Parts: sequence; structure tokens; C-alpha cells
Amino acid sequence: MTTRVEAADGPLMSIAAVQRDSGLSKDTLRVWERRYGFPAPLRDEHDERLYPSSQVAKLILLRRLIDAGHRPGKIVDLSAEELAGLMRDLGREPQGVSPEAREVLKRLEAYDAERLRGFLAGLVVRSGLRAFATEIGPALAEAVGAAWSRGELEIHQEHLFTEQFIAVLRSAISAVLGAATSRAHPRVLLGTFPQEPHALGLLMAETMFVLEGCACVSLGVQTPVSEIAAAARAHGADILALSFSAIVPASQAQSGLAELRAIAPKRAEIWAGGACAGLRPQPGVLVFRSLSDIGPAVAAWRSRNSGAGAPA
Amino acid sequence: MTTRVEAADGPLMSIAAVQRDSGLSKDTLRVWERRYGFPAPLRDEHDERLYPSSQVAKLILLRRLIDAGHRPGKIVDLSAEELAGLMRDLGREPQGVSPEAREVLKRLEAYDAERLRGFLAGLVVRSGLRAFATEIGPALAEAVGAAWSRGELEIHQEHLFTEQFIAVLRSAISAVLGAATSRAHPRVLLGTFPQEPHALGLLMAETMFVLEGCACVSLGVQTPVSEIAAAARAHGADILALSFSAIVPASQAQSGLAELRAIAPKRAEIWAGGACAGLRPQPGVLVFRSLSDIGPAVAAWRSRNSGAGAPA
DNA sequence: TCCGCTATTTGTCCTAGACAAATATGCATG
DNA sequence: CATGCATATTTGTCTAGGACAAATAGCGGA
Repeated sequence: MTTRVEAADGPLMSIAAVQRDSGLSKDTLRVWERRYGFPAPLRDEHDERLYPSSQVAKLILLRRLIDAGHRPGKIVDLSAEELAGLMRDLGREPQGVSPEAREVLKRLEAYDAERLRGFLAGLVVRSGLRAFATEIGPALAEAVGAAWSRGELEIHQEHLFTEQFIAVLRSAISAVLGAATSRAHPRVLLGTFPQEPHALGLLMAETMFVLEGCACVSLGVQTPVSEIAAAARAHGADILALSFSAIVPASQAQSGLAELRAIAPKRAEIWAGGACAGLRPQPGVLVFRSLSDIGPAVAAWRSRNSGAGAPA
Repeated sequence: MTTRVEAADGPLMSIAAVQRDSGLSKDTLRVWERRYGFPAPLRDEHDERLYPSSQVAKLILLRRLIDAGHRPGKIVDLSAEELAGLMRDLGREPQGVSPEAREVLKRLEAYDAERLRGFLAGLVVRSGLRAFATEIGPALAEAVGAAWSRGELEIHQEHLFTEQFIAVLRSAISAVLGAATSRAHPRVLLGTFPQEPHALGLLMAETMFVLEGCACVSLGVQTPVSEIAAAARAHGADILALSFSAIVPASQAQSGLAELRAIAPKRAEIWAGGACAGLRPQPGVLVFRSLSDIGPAVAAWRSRNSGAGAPA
């Protein structure tokens, strides 16, 4: 009755394509349809679901709001306008963005990659790499994320920011690396679990370790737990540093850490950190709330292990 | 009857964890069990599958062989030894590896990240960035991939190689970038589809465009098709460059390209390339078989569009 | 205000059948 | 002998609704 004809509002997508673009699993898409009546895809001649892009757009919006703490049942029936309103409330900054963040957002809106990169590089030079990696950089990343949830930026602009940020951090790291550190201690192995595709947190952590003069090896993102343990043996790592962004469910982070602790060499400490909310310490696993804690922790490690290469 | 007791050979994994580590979908895991009798996971008290790590290891091996062209039904019943034999046949290099590749493999086996990076950086300096990005680099990547299929390297060593390779390429790119290119033409937007997490091919392509003096903006990996189109408008892109590794099913690459062609600005050309086997040209989409074709293609673009900023 | 218990919500897992898409095979033709 | 095409097989993804664990909210008491 009230169902307006929605066909022909753009291409129709299969459930697999919607899973890709929305990040909601096929199971979830089907169970929402059963429970809430949304999404309500069309069907092809073989009864397979075909999602109009308007519904996909709403699903993506719902996904963002759920990640931010809303519950599916409460918001699934809201209209597109109401959802947009929630998004705006969400990204409202606590106490105004910094002038640096304003500048970054301006560059992103103009889609000016080159100046954005120059600006970020300038920030590193002016404030120093340490302050950039611990304070300024994370604040910028958060401001960009917030602007995105407010709907002021599109995903591709966030991608653009991430790319430039990574480029700037990488080149700063290799500049610091000039002073060789291969025989330094502690030997740090960095990585993320397979669920975690975000390289930015990992790179900021690497920056901190490099600044402390540690011997760093990064495995990059999405390394299976068993491989991290194997790499730890091969590298003779003293510390395994794992990065978790907010998208990783705390439960998965915890169980992954427990598994890693079980199979990693005993002499290697496990240090975990990142924006993931429910991250808690467990036996043999340290949790870092802030990147600036890494420096003191490395110093503490060194005084603990000052006797020899191997701990007591 | 012949089922040996396999419990307690390491931690047991849920179907979701196996999907992560093996890359086989839950649906596939269940249907293989039904059809071939493998895998044959244990069950917990709620009848949920629990995979012993020996079976997961075999699944990962099967996955690699299938990616390389074997058929599931033919190899699923083979023993671990027979599968290992197939892997070795697979990775047999056509005509011996280069001395450079030997050096790289040696460094990887010793897990010596720092020297590996130094060696790669030295190669760039000695042979020049162009030769490195088109010839030497891809050959090294292939040699590492082959060594991995032969079972001589572990995944974490491949990760390590990729990390160092990316670091070296990035710093070379930013060195070239010193000469500002923001107002240069063509304006190139680079990215990959959501199915494609590999950054390396994209980075090599970016290197080529930067060397040609194009104004490059990379969105990084895994950008949804609709966002690539939106970014193309914002950036005023002349060329959209998409990278596809072998893991992307050709069908998905083709349909994604068709969709992109439909929604991207008409004035933007679409250039696709990479190791993906079934990649074929389609109306409005050029396919590049080799990175070294990029240079001439850019020159051709320039002579086509020499009149004004906008094409005819 | 904080903690612990119970109720509700929500995502994931289950089965087994169906069929599309991808690949292989057989056969005819140049 | 190679090449193209039609048919057969293999393989992955989709379907349904029920079940239940895990996550979260709400309530009551200290």
C-alpha cells in the first residue's frame, strides 16, 4: 500500500554486493528483513534478492549509526531524514575543532591532495614527530572521522586523508630510521589481526617505537594469529605490538589476544592498543590507552631487562 | 573407523575464524563438508563446528592450489604430502631466479628487515625507479610469491617483504614528487575495488604515473565503486586507474568496471591493469598488460588532449 | 552512584535443497 | 591438427526459518 515503486532508481544489487558495500553480513541482511521488514529487496526470476540503491544507502547509514552505538531495532524504521539528523548529532565535536583540523577539512573539501600533504608535512616539522604522532595526528584523524559522520565528507575524502597521512608518517619514519637500529633493543614486531584492515594506528605505534630507538619490524595489517607467533620466533621479538581500531569487536580482540598469548614465545611481551573500546588487559597482555604511554613503557622495559638481551 | 582422534592438536576454531584464516566462505566450508566429506570438524555441545588446526592448515593449502588453477574435487582427498608436492610443482620458477631475487630470499629467511630494505633501496638507486617499478620490483614480488607457494617462506615473511617494498617505493615516490605536479595533466585518480586489499600493484602504478609527471591522487585500497566515481568528479580526473591482483575473480572485476563506466564522468578514461587473469577491455575501459605500457599511454593521452584541459 | 541480576535484543549458526556461473569435455568443422 | 561451439559436470552462492549464544539494557539493592 504505502510501498512506493522503487524500481529503476539506479542499478539493483545482489546480496553479496550489498554485503561488500554495507559491511553487513548476508545473515544479518536476511534476518533484518525477516524481523524488521527492512530492507525489503525486490526479487529476480529465481527469487534472489535485488537491492535498490536507495535501500543500500540507508543500510550504509544504519551501519554507521550502529557502529556509533545506536541499536538496530530503534533506528531501522526511521526515515532517511531522521537518520541524517542522528548522524549530525553524532559527529558534533566536544569543544570545537582545532585550527589545524579546520585547515585539513578545507583542503579535503577542495580535494587538494598536494597541499594537504604539504600541510601535514609542515606540521610534523614544526611540532616534531612525537607530538604529531601522539597528539596532533590522532586529533586530526578524529576530526576527519567526525566530519564524515556528520555527512560533511564522503568516504573517498576520508580515504584521501588517510593516504596523505600515511605518506607523511612513512617518510618521517624513514628519516628517523637513518640512524641504524638493527641491533637495538627491545626488538618490536608490529601487526594487526585479520579482522583489522586499518594501517594508520599501526603506523602511529611504529612511529613511537622508532622514536624510542627500538628495532621495529612491521608485518602490516591482517596477519593471522599463528603467523604473528611464527614471526615472533623468527624475529626474536621482545615485544609484540598489536593495533585495534574501533571496528573490531572487543570479544574478538580478546580471544585473539588470548590465543596469541598461548602460542607466542613466552619471552615476548604482548602490548595491545588502539581505539577499540572493550580492550582489557589479561594475563600476559598489556593494554595501552594512549600512544604517549609507549615511550615510558619502553624505558621501563629497558630497565627491567638491562642485564642481558634475554629477560630473567 | 579410520578417523584418527584428532582432538587436542592445538586450539579448535569456529567456522567464522576458519573463514577469516582460509578465505573460504562459510557456505563453501559447509558445502565441501557435505559433498567431499572434508573438512570434518568436531562439534561443540550445541552442534557448532569446531575445526582442528590440522584441518585448517589443509584448507589453507587447498585454497592456494585452487587459486593457482586446481579444482577442488580433484585435490580435496589428497594427503598433506601430496598437496605439498603440488605446491612445489606450482612454484617452480620458469628459468631460475635472478641474483637479486636470491639476495631478497636470503634476507627474508634470515628475517633481516633492515638489510632487506637497504638492499631494495639500493636497487632503486642503482637501476633507477622506472626499471625498478616495471621490471625488477615485479620480478622480485613474483619470486617471493613463488617461494611462498613452494613452502619455502611463511606468510609472515611475505608480509615482511611487502612492507619493506612499499616503504621503499613510497619514499622514492615522495622524492620524485619534490617537483610539484599539482597543475599537471593528465590528472590521475588511483584506487582498487572493495574486494581488492593489495596495495602493491596500485603503488607501482602510481610510481609510473608520477614518473610521467601526472597529477596523481591515490584513494588507497578498497574504495566502493560509487565513491571512486564521486572522487573522480571532485578531483576532475582525466584517468581512473584501477589495480587488480590475481585474487579478484575476473567476473567481479568486469562487472565492477562496467558499473564504474556507467556512473563515472564520461570525460574520465578508465585504465585497468594488474595480475588478474581474465581482465578484458570493454567499451570505455582500457586494459594494461604491463606497467611499462603506462608511459607510452600517457604520452598518447597528452597528444590526444593537447588542445585544452578538456578533451574534445 | 555503583554493582550484579534478569530480560531483551541482536548476530551467527544450523540444515538441506536448488540453481547459476564457471569450467571441462566431446564433437564437428575449417 | 587447431578452433569453435554445444553439452555435461563441477562448484559456489542463494534460499528458508528455527535455534541459541553473546551483547546490551533495564531494574533493584547496597
